[in-house]
Amino acid sequence: MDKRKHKILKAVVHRYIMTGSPVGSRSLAESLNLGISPATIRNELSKLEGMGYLYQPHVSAGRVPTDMGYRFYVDSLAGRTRLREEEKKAILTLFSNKTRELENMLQETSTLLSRLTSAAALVIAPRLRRNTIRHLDLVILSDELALLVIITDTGRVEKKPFKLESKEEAEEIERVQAFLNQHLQGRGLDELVDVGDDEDLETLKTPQLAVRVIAEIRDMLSHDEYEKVFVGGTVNLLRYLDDEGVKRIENLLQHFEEQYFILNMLSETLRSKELVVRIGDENLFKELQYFSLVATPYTIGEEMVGTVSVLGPTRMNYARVIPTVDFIAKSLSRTLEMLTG
Amino acid sequence: MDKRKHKILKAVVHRYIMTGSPVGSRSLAESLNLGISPATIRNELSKLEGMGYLYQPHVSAGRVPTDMGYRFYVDSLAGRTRLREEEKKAILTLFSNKTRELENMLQETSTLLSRLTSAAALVIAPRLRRNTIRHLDLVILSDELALLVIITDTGRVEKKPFKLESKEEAEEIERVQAFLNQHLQGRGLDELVDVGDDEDLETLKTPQLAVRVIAEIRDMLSHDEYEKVFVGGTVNLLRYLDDEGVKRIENLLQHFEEQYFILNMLSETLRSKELVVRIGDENLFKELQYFSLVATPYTIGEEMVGTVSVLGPTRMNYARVIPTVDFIAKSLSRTLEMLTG
DNA sequence: GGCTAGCACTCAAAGGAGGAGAGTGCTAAA
DNA sequence: TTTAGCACTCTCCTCCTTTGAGTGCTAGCC
Repeated sequence: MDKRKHKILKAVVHRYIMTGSPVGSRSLAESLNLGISPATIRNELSKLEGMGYLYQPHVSAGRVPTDMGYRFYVDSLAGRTRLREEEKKAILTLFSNKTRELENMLQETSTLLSRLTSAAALVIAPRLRRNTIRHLDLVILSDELALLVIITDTGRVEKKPFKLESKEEAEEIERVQAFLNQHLQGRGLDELVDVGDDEDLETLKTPQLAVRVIAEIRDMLSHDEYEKVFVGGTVNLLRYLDDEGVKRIENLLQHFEEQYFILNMLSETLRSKELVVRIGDENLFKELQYFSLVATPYTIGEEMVGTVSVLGPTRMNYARVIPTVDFIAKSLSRTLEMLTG
Repeated sequence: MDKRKHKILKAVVHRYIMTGSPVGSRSLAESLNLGISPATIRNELSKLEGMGYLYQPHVSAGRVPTDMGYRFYVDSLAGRTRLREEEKKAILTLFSNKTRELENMLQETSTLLSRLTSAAALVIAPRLRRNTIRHLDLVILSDELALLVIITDTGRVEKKPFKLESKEEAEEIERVQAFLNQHLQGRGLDELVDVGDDEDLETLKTPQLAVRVIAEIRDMLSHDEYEKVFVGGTVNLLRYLDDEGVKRIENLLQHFEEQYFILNMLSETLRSKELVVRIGDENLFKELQYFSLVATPYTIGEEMVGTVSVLGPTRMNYARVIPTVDFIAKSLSRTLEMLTG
C-alpha cells in the first residue's frame, strides 16, 4: 500500500469516527489538500475497498471502515497520540488523594475513565491471591453460621459465610482465630501454609475447624466472584444507537450483569503485557463483535496485577481513548507502587 | 361510576398491559361477553375518557389508560391477585438456603425479583444503624493510612479508610482496637457510647485516636454510601422501548449510577408500612414520571428494616408484580426473623 | 331511557411515484 | 497517471393515495 493510500484511508476512518456517516470522495478531496481530484480519490477508494479496508453500505453511499480499516488506523496511530492537558490534570488529581483504600480508588478510576471516553469502563482489581493477609476474623452470626473475614494489605476486605458443625466449634472459635492469625498473618494468599501437621494444631479442641477455614480460603481464591470488577458508564453505550443497536446493547448489558462474563471477556487481555486493542470481530466473544475494547494492564513494580479497559462502539475515538487508558493505567501503577512501597 | 364501567375500564387496562397497543371497542365487545354492542361500549369509553381514566393517542385510535386509569385498575386489583405455584417455589427455594449472610441473600433476591417481573429490582439493605457491632478491626495499611472495619451481627462488613496523624498512633493502634471492642461490642450502632470521659481512656497513650474512630463511625452512619442498594435487571427496562423510550431510560440509568439517587427515590416508600404503588406522575421524581414503582417494606419482627421494590414501565403487569413483590418481602421477613430471632 | 345499527368522518400507517442529491464507476483525453 | 465528464444507482425526502381501524353521532328500536 502506497503512502497516498495510507493518507486517504486514515482520513476516511478519522472522518467516519467524527461524523458517523459514510465518507465520500468530494469532501475527502477538500479536506485532504493533496492537490488531487475526487476522481483520483475514487480510484484509490475503490482499491482500498478491494483490499478489504472499506466497504459501502450501498452503491451510491460513501465509504465506511471495516474492522480491518479500523485496525489499520489504530496501528498507524501507534504512539502518536497525545492527551490534552486538562484530561491529564483530571487524572492526576484523582490519584493525588491518598486517603483512600484501593477499592475506592479503583471505583473512581472507572467512573472517571468512562466520563473521559464517553464509553463504558471496566477496571479489574488485583487478583486476590497476590494479596497478603493482614488480619483474619471469625465471627459467629448464629448457631450454625459464622463469617470468615479477611483483610488484606491493600485494604481489601473479603467475607465468606461458613457453616459451623457443632456447638464445640462455636465455643472454640476465638482460639482458632488466634491460631490462624498467628500462622497466616503477613503471608501471601497464594502461599497458604498447610497447617495439617502443625504441632500447635493439637492444642486446639477442634483442629478440623482450622483446617476447614483454610479450605474455605482456598475456595475463595479459586472463585471468580472474588475477583472484583468495577464497571462505570455503561449508559454511555446507549448513546451510539442505530437500528440494530438496541438489541446488541441489550444483549451485552445482560451479560454484564454476570461478573464472570466480564472476567472471561478480559481474560485474554489480562495476560497481555501491553495495551491491547480488540476491534469488532477480533474479539473472541461474539457478544462483542460490534464493539471495540481497549485494555491495558497496570502494575505494582514489575508485576501486572490488574486491567484497565474501555468498551465502546467500533467507531470509538481511538485517538483519544488509547492515550487516556494508557495514562490512567500508568498513573494507577505509579500510585500503587508508592503506596505499597 | 357504575359496575359496567368498572368492568370495561378494567378490561381496557388489562388488554393494554398485555398487548401494548390501544384498545378498540370491537375487540372489547368480543372479549367482554356482556352482550352489549361495540356502539354501547363506545359510549362508555367516551364517558370514561371524559372522567380522565383513558385517552386516545389520536382520534381514530383505540383507548389507552392514563395514570389515573392504571391507578383505578391497581386499586380494583387489591388483594385479588395470586402468585403462580412455580414462582412461589422459586422464591421459597431461594430463601431455604441458609448458609449465606445477609448481603448475599439480598443480592440474589434482587436478581430473582427482576427475573420474575421482567423489570428492574431494587432491594435496600437494613439501615446500618440498626445493626449491632460484632467486631471492630483497625488495620494499618501504610504509614499514614489505616482501615476501620466493622462487622455487624447480620454479617455486614463495612470499611472506611482512616488517616493516622502520627507514628505514635500507629504503634498504639492495637490497644485502641482492644479498647473499642471492649466498649462497643454488642452495642447497637445507633447508641454509640461517648467514651470521651471514660476512665479507661486515660490508660491509652493516644486517647484522641479512639475518639476519632468513634467520630468516623458516626460519620459512616450519616452517609448514604453506607446504605446498600442491590440493583438487578436494569436491562429489562430496555425492552419497553418506544420512540422516546431511549432518552427516558438513558436518563434514568444515568441517575441509577448514583446510589444516593435511588435512596432518595425510595425514601418516601421507606417510611410506608404497606405495599406502595406509585404510577407515573404519582412519583415525586420527574425522572420517574414514565415509570411505575412497586415497593414494600420488609421487617425483622415488628420493625421495618428495608425495602423491596420493582421499577418498570407504567404499563407493567401489576397483577403479577404486586403479589411477587409482596411474597418476596414476606418470605424475606420470615427468613430474617428466623435467622436473627 | 338505554341500546344498537348504520354511516360519515378522521387519522395513522403503509405503499407508491417522483425528484433531489450524493456518490459511484467508467471512459476518453490531457 | 490523472482528471473532467457523464451516465448511472440508490437512498432519502416529500407528496399523494389507499387502506383500515376506530370513532362520534343520529335515528330508530325495545
